[in-house]
Amino acid sequence: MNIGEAAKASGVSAKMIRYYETTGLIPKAERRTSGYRDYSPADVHNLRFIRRARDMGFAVAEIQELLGLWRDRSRHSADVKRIAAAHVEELSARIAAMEEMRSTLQTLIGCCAGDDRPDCPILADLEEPGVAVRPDAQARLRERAIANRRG
Amino acid sequence: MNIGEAAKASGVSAKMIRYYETTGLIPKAERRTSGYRDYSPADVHNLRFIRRARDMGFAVAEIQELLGLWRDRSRHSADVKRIAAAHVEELSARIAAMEEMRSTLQTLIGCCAGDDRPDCPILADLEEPGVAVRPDAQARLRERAIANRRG
DNA sequence: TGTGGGGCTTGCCATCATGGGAAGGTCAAG
DNA sequence: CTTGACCTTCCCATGATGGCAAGCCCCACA
Repeated sequence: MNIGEAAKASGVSAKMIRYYETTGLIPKAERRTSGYRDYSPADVHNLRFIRRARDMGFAVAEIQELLGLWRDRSRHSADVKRIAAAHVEELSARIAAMEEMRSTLQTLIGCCAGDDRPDCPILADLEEPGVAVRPDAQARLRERAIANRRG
Repeated sequence: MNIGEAAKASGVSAKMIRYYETTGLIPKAERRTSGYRDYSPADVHNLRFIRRARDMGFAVAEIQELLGLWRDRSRHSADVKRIAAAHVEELSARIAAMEEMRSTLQTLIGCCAGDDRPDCPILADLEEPGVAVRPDAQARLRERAIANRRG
């Protein structure tokens, strides 16, 4: 199986397959006499695992751990669960950070006329945080931030 | 004012101040005879604007636009609002993607014993999506995904 | 058997924002 | 005058991915 076929079958681009090989995430592929890489169905199986883990946002280093556990038939599921839970924590942290940004911006957008005039609370807040937004808007902002944390 | 003082006063690291200069985001700083960069309070004001915009997740290219509008006293607030709204859209898309990852992972984690035994629905799902999770768990997954979209 | 088009190889560059470090010049306090 | 902290430039690294270029390989069709 050529690298292109393996790419199509696994959903991992040929470029990334080579990259994963150089970084040691996957073993070096067999070569045919032509120099072409040759992939088995088992290799594709591996690549699909990687693809799926990437889709869940795992970093390559974490996938390396997961692959190790996958291959280890005497693994403890607790180890897998720990990795997954840590990743969920990181996702949650990033989500919270972005929700805070979004919430701030939505408040500012709600205060901006969005017309031909130059007055703009968005720019005013960038210039001096908190001054441009009226107190009631700030209250809404705080409430929304709390709601986001609950959601 | 030295670059280090400007960094402390603005919250932008000296490294990043130099970087912003090379990329044209800020004008080239004045130099003293020694070659040291020299910053005015107005420069620090600029840098704080940039810092705040970065904190809201704007990319440097977007900040360039925002700075242009900030300086343009005949700007239309609609232009600022458009940029901010586009950024909110992008934040929302990224948040949704990560919430989906998190939701999937939380479902799998909820199905994993997390003990000494090797059986692990997390690995099983990475190996073959959807097979390891019982139908009721998949239903919970869908509901949670919908709830996330509402949140 | 020749040929053309598509696939493969390696290698280098770019992204985006940020940090690290080295080699060497400057400043200010003691 | 020395010393330590600060500044300068330049280069390198990150992480995952794509793009491009020069050159080789393979297969199908004429």
